[in-house]
Amino acid sequence: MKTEPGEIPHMRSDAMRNRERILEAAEAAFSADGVSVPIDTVAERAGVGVGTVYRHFPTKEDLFEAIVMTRLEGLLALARDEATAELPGKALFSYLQEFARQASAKHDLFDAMGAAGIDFKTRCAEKLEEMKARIGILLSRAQAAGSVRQDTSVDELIGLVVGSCHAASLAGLDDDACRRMVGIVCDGMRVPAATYR
Amino acid sequence: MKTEPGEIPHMRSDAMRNRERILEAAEAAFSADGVSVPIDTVAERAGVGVGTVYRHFPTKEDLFEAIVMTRLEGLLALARDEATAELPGKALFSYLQEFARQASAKHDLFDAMGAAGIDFKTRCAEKLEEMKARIGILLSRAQAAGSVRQDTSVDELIGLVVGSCHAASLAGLDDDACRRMVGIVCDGMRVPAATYR
DNA sequence: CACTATACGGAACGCGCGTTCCGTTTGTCA
DNA sequence: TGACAAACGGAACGCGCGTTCCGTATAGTG
Repeated sequence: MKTEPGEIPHMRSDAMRNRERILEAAEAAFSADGVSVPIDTVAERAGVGVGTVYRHFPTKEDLFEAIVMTRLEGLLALARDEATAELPGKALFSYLQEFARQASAKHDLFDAMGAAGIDFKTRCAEKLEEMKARIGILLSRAQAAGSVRQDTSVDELIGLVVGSCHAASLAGLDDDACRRMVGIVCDGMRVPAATYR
Repeated sequence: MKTEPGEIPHMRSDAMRNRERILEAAEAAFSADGVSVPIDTVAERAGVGVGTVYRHFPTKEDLFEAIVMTRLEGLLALARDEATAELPGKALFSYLQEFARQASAKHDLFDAMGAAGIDFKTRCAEKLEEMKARIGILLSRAQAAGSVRQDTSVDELIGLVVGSCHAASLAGLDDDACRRMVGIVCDGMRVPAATYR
């Protein structure tokens, strides 16, 4: 194909196919093992050479972004929905549960949330900020409704949920355990104070 | 020194001094940055060559062990003490708080507890098992006293505390936040069930 | 002081992994 | 079908880090 100047260049058919395959392979690999999977593995799963991966995604981080962005989008959409729920407390808690469910199924989410030491968040930063803001809204509403304690910040809440689920998956606990753990966090959020007995 | 056969060989004075220095440097480095610090860094901090480090500790894991073992010892001793406290609920909660305090100050503890993906636990395994057993006792006593919910396992409880603190330190939250987070977990443990409101 | 077992320092090696390079293949259009 | 830009594959490179090796220094002894 001769590309006329000013014309938008079209992607070759095999290129499109490979791009798709790479995304699928990366999705699967990142879900299963987190961001630490070597690019070689992704390439192999996609039935493609490493060079090809790097032509489509110049950096491992770019590939990671492509995968995680859609995940974050989904969670953001859900957060927006929950923000208008009638029962703010219930909204917050069921959102956290859904968040935990997705995070324990897709290991890369942990890495995105900064649970691993890796600094992949660089370009996901704004999405993460929005995420935090959205959860902040859910939290504030629940607090305003008197459903949860006032002395907790978004960062702490996120840390509780993400950290616990991360630990759970590392310890080999199942989704059910994960749900119970988040349930404990939610219950703890409800209590205003407490005295030992 | 001529070493007579059967006689226990004595360590040379400079060797002893270096061993001590290496332990101190490793202690500091591991506390600050976790197990991921390169051996070269430890060697440099100790004012010693890498070769020297490896003569004293044939493997990075050996060095890690030497540091973490003492930490675990301390926590185990505390767990044994708390096991005879009059108020089992209070005992469990204050133990968890102390645990969290130490873990957030000494990053290597996270790695030891398996919070990082690294499999350093190999030889710490038995200590960790004992740890789990000890916390299990505290939990059982608190449950028997009716102070905490019945539907939680030791693994889940440990995951909640360790995971949360790990996330907190990665997110740059301070010790106070960490303490509040563990407080939420403890409060959540007290609640038998809960209905949304 | 001389002598040697012991210990030391740090260059070098192996390996995993991200990334690059380049010779070869292939899709597309005339 | 011929020609060429586009895309491919995978060997090779660089780097970080754990580990090893060996020539040099030194503590301890007689």
